[in-house]
Amino acid sequence: MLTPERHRKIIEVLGEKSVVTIQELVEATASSESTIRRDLSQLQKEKKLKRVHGGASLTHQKSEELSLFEKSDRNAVEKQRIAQYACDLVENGDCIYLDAGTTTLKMIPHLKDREITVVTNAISHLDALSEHEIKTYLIGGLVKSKTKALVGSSAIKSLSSYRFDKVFLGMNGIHMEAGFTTPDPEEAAVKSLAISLSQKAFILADHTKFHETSFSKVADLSEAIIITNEIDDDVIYDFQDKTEIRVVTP
Amino acid sequence: MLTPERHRKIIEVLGEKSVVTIQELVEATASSESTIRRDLSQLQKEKKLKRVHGGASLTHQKSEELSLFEKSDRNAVEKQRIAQYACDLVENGDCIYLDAGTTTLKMIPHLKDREITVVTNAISHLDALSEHEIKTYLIGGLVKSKTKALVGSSAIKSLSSYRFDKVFLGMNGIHMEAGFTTPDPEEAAVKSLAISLSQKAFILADHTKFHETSFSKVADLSEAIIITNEIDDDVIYDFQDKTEIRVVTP
DNA sequence: TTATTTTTGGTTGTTTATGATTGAAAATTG
DNA sequence: CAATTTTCAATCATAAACAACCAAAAATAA
Repeated sequence: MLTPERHRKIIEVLGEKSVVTIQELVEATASSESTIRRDLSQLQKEKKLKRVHGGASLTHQKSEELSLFEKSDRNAVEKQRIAQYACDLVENGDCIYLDAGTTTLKMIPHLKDREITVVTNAISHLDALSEHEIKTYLIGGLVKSKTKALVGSSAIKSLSSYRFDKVFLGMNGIHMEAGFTTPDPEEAAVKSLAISLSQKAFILADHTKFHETSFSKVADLSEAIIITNEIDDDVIYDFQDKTEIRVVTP
Repeated sequence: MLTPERHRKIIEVLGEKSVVTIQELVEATASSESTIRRDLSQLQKEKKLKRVHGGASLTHQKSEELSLFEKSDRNAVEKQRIAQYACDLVENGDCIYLDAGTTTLKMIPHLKDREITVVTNAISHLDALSEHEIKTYLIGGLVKSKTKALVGSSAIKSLSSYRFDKVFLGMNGIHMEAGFTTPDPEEAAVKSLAISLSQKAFILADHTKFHETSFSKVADLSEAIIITNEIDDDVIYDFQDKTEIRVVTP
């Protein structure tokens, strides 16, 4: 295993778990303890992580590279399952909308060789989409430099000329009264419109998003179907009158 | 296997995998270890990749270079000058359209800290634009997977809701009778519309583009001002009744 | 054709990365 | 607190990867 490969792996594991022992890394990379120690020293010098006794932890002032890894793979396994399930819902001939977000990104590899058309507002999804030869329309709009998503009135206008069979959206908060919410009002407006343009809407959200509320309301619970991973029975009970929840079993 | 072919292959493999061992490249190209080592050294000098012990890894600013790999540096110096000149035409408060292409890409660093708004159809320009903190709107449309440009009827529709002070376009052919031409009809349609939506249109083209014609007509010579580098006097004389040519002096 | 340059693949000794070992330092336990 | 275990940095031998060199082959020029 080459050095940069190992370093990438270390950062990745760290992104999932926030803290990691040397032993775990030894197993994950199939290299020796000495090598891992050396790697950690170096990565620490590069400010990519902080060494702690017995392993390493995320540095809290996140360099942009780190934050990317960090976000992209927190709860990666759950998100992967959710994404897989969502893809099974897509049928040949469908026109679907893919929202920006890490979970929807994970859907793309599973969509290869399907006769579908994808519309998205996520510039970050384009590489994966073109790699898997999926016919893709990007909506227009203002480029939000931080998240590389398209927003604003021109995005709304651009989006509104499409109609979808299914839309798949990430979401930050799912709450009994507040409904679906997300931090950015502009992104919320885009999500909201996407839902109303589609026959069916699916919210991809791991269990951490329940009972949370964020700043901007996207839609009522009744407007979309939630796809999530393991979840308490009483949560299901609470929500079941308001919306449909599909739980992805491991 | 020829050298440029091998280099292309190496970059290609690297694009897929991010890291690659020398052994893998030896197999992929059916050449010897020595040759691969030489290739890697050279490609590293060209900043196309980073050598690591045992192989090579992507240089961190990969995306921009990768797709434009072959074209990227032909007549780079001339294009740089042309781009610089074009930027001097931009005034504070302008709304400008930047076409996809290597020359327009080189304009972006010079636009930093100007109070302007950029509209573009070039996904490949976005990284540079956001890096230099330029307010950017992307038009919508079908993603042309090869060039990562936005085309098609939805791109036309999306573009037509903007108006520009100035547009800057690359062009493949400039010809007395045929006017401005470019290979792809869909891209031609976008370019053509951009010109008609703007107060002033500028074509950025080095001297090799004169007297050439390509498949699709974009506009008549009279519809735009040409910015080019050194050029024969008689060419200027030939064209001067039809259009305005500004020659960038070294 | 022959002469010359460039490119290639193998060989050399040298450098680098790795994994094991050690005693020191830190954490954990009683 | 001391005793014990774990983790650590430093060192070392080894195996892998390396640059430098050379001769053969291929491409180019004369």
